[in-house]
Amino acid sequence: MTPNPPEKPPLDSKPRLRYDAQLATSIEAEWQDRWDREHTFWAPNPSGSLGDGFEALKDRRSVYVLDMFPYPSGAGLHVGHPLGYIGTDVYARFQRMTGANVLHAMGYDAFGLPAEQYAVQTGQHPRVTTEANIANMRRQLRALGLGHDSRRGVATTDVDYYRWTQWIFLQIFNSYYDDALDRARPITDLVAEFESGERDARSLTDGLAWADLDDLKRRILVDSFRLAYVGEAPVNWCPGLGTVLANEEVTADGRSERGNFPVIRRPLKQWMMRITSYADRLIDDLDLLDWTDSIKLMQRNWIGKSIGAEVTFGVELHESLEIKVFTTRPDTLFGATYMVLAPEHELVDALVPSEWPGSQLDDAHSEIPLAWRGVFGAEVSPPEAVRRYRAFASSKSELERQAEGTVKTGVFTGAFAVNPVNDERIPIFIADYVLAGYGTGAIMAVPAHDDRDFAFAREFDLAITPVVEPDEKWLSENGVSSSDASNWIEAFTGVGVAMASANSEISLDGLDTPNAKAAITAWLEAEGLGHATTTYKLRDWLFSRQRYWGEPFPIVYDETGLPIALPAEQLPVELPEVSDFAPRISEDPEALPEPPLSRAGDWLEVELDLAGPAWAGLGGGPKRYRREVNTMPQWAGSCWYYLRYLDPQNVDALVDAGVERYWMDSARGDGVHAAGGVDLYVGGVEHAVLHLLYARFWHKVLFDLGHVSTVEPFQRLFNQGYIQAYAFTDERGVYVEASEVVERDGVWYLGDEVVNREYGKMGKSLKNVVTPDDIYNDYGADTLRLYEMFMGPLDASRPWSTTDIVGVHRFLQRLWRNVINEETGEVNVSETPADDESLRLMNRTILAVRSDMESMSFNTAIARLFELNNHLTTVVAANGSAPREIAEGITLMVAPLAPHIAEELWSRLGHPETLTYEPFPVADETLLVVDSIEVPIQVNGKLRSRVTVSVSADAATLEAAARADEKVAELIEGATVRKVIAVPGRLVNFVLG
RNA sequence: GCCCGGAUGGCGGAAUCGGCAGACGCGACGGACUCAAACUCCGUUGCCCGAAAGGGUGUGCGGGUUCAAGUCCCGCUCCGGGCACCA
Repeated sequence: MTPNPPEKPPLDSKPRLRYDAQLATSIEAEWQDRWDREHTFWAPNPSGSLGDGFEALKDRRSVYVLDMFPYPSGAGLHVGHPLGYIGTDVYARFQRMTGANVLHAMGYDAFGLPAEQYAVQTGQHPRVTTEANIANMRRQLRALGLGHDSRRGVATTDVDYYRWTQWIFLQIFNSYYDDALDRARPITDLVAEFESGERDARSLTDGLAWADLDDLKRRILVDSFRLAYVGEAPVNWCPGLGTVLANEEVTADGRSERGNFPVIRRPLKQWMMRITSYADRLIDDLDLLDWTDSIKLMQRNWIGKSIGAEVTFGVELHESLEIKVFTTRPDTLFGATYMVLAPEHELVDALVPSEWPGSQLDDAHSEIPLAWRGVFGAEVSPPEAVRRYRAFASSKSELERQAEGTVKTGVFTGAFAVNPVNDERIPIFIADYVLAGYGTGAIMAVPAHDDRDFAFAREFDLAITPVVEPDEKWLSENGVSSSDASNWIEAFTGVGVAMASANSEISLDGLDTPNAKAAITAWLEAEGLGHATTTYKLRDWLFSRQRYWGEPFPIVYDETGLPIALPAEQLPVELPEVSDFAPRISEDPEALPEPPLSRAGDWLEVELDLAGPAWAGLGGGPKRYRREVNTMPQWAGSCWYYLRYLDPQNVDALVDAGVERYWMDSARGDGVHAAGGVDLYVGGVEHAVLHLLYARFWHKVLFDLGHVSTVEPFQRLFNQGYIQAYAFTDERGVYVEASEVVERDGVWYLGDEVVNREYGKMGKSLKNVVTPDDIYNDYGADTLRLYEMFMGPLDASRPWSTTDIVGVHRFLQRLWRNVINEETGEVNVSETPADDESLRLMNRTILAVRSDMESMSFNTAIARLFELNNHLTTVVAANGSAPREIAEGITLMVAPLAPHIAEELWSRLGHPETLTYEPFPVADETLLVVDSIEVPIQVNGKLRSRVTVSVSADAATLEAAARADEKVAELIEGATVRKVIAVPGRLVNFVLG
C-alpha cells in the first residue's frame, strides 16, 4: 500500500516526497483507515462473539494493557492528556511484535457533573453533550494512531453498560461479610444460618431469636448485614453541588474536590458500601501488586489501620456508666491523668453534673484548678459550659481548626472517671481534638507520652506522669530527667521500658513496650476491663448522590420504607426523562436535599409482582412500590469497566468466565505476579486512593462471589507524569496567549512588551493550551507521539516545549530520506550485506531498545534509534543507499513509537502485510561480541589516560598495559606506587604514596 | 508537624553492582549549500585558566566512608506530592 503522490506540483523547490507535515498526515490518514478496514487491532477472545480469529493467535500469550478511563470533557484534549495513552500504545505494539495477543481498548467514563451542570444551564440533555464530547475525543485519539480494539470501547452511560453496573450493585446488596471465612457470601446464606439456628441472632435483637422476630425486625436485622445498606450517619453535604460526597471527595480544608465548594457535616440517610469489611484485605493484598511504594503507602495511610486495645473506664457517682476508650498504647494506662470525650460523645449529657463538684466555686479552697473551667469561668454551670463549648467547637470551620494548629481547647465536664488499673480519679474533659468518628470517640489522656495530650495538659495545668523510661539520648537532648516531668518540653512518644506501672495484681515495670502492651492487654481481658482491638480511619463508602446524570439504583421501597432489590431480570432501570436536571436546594439548612429524579413523574412509582420470602414483604402478588431517587456516584461505572472491555457484547453475564480468565488470570503463577489482573494499568497518581480503592473493593466482592478469578484487578500500576507548560502574564498580571510569546536573550516578550513567565497546568485560564490537533497539523501524529515519548521518562512530569519538537521531526525526516529518494519516491536500499560496523551497531541497538521497551524507558530507546539512524545517514551519504537489513531493522524498531511512517516504509520496502505482527528484531549474539575495549587509567583517582586491551585481559595484563602507557609512565615515574587497583573490563587506578 | 519523591550544562534529560559525568535532543556558535533566506548537511559546545599542548574545577549545601561517590552514610536547604489533632 502506497499513498498517491501529491497531485499538485510543489510550490517551491522542496523535494516532492520530503517527509513534512503534509506527507506525514496523508500517510497517517491512509494507515488509520487501513487499520480500521482490516481490523488490525481487534484482539480475539478465546470464545464468544469476539472470538473470530482466535485460532491464529492461540499460541500467543495474552497481555492486557489498560489506560485509566477518561472523562470526555467538552474542552477536548490538550497535548498532556494523551501522554499515557501513547505510552500504553507503544508498549502494546511492542508486545504484539514480541508474540502477544494484546487487548488494548479505550472507553469513556461519561456520567458526571460537568455535562449535568451544562444541562442545568442550557436545558440541553446531558446525553446530547456527552455524546458530542465522546465523538470529538474519539476523533482526536484516532488521529494519534492508537491501536485500540474499537469494539470494546464502552461508555458508562450506555444502557447496556449501566445495566451491569446495576447488576453488580445487586450482587453487593445481596451479600454480607462472613467474618469467620473472611469473605463475602450471598445474603441467602445468612438467612439460612439464622433460620437453622447456626447463627444466633439474639445478641443483635435484644435477646429475641430469629423465630421470635416479626417480619419487620427480620428485615431490619438482615439489612444491617448487607454490603450495600442505607445508613444514617453524619455525611459530607455540599450545598454548592446540591449533593453529598464521599470522604475521599472532600479535601483537607473541608471543601469539595470538584468545584471547591464548602462541605458541611450533617446526618442524612444515604446508601453506604461496607468497604470497611475489606480493610485488612485491601492492606494485605497490596503486597501482591507491582505498584510503586508511594501509592501503596497512600492506600495504607488512607485505610489507617491501628492495632491497640479498648479499655473501659468507670465514672464516679454513675455506677451504670462506662466509657470505652481506644488506645494504641495500653502500656501507658498507668500514666492516664485525665480523659477526653469528643464534644458530640453520647455519654456527655449523662455524666455532666448540674453544679461543679464540692466547694470548687471558692478558688481559695478549690481542688479544681482555675484553668480547668476554661474560657467560660466559674460562674457558668457545667451543663452550660458544655453547651457553650459545643457551640464554639461546631461553629469552627475545618480551616479555622487547622489555622489554630496545636492550640488545644476544651472544657472540664465536672465529672470524674476511674482509672481501672489504679482506681485513680481522673477528670473528664470534652475537647475537639478528640474526634467523634474515630475509635470510640473518647480517649484516656497520657500527657507524658502523647504530643496532643501533652499540649492539652500544659494548657489546662494537668498532671503529667511518666510511665515509660525515655532513652538516654532523648533525656540528654531535652536536658530533663525521667522521674520529674515538670520541666519536660515535649512528650516522650517512643518505645522504652515501663516504669511506675504496677498495682497489687500486675506490674509492667521493667518490661519493654511490646511486652508491656501484651501483659496489660492480657490482664485487662482477664479482668473484663478491656480487650485487644483494631480500628481503621477508613469509613464505609457513601454511595448515593442527589444528581440526575448517574446510574439509577435498582432498588424500590415498599410501605415499610425499607429497600427491596429488583430482580436481575428487570434490569436495566433506565434513567427517566426529566425537564429539570438541577437538585433542589432548600433555604432551610436542615431540609433534605431533593434529587432531580424525585420529580420524575410516572417513573417514581411502579407496580411489581416480586417473588421472595413473605417475611421480606415479597411474594404477596402485585404491589405498588416507590423507586429510589438517588443515583450512583461517578466512581461506580469506573469500578469495573476493565471487566466489560473483555466481553462488551455479552448479554448473559458481565463477562464470560473463560474470557475473563484468559485475559485476567494470565499474569499469575510466574513467580512474580501473585495477584493476577490487568498486566499494565497506566494513569495519573490523582486516583491513588479514590478510584483504585473502590475498584479493588468491588473486584474483591466479585471475586468472593465467584464472578472473577483474580483477587486483584490491576497487577502492575504505572503512574505517568504530567505535561505542564509555561504561562505568561503581562504587567497587570493578566495571562497572555502563551503561543505568541517569544524569547530574546533570556527575556520573554509579547510583541515589544516584556512578560513574566510562570509554570503550571495546561488550561484555558492560563492561556497556555497546546492541542494535539495543532501539533499533527504542523508535524504529523508520529512526530507528536515520538516527542511525547522522548521528552523524558514516562513517570516524570515535564514542561511542554513546542520548539523542541523539531528534533524528533528531523529524525523521522532523516529516516525517511535514508530509505526513500525524496525526489523520485524510489526505495533507496541495496541488497548487498551491511558493513560490519553497521551490523554491530544495529545489534547493540536492538539489545538496548528491547530492554528499554520492556521497562517502558521509551526516551532512551528513542535515543538509541537516533544514534543508529545518524550512523545510517553517514552510510547512505558514503554509499548512496541504505543496506536493506539495516533499513528494515530500524523500521521495525521504530514501529511501536511511530507506527504510520514505519508501516509506510515497510510497505515500500516490499512487504504487503501490516508490520503490526512482524517479529521485533532479535539481536545476533555473535555480533555483540567485542574483542577489545578501551579502559580508563586513573592516577590517584583522576582520569589520566586510556588503553585499549583485549576484553579477556586479567588484572595483571591490564596493569602492565597501563604502565606501558607513555603518559602514565611519566606520571608514576619517581613516585611510590602504594597500591594498584585493576578491575578487569573496568579501569586501572594507581595510588601514589 | 509527619510521611513519600526530587535537585545533574542555557533547557529537556542520560549514566546496571560505587568504576571515563553530561548519551540523545533542543538552543547557541562556526562552516557548507544559496543571489539571499528558509530547509538540509558538517563541525564545536559544562565552567575557569591557556595561543596550543595541557591544567584546574564540576552532579542543591556541609561533613564522612572509599583507591574511586551523581550513586553509599550523617546533618541541612529548597522544590513537588500525600496526610493533617486518627489516640
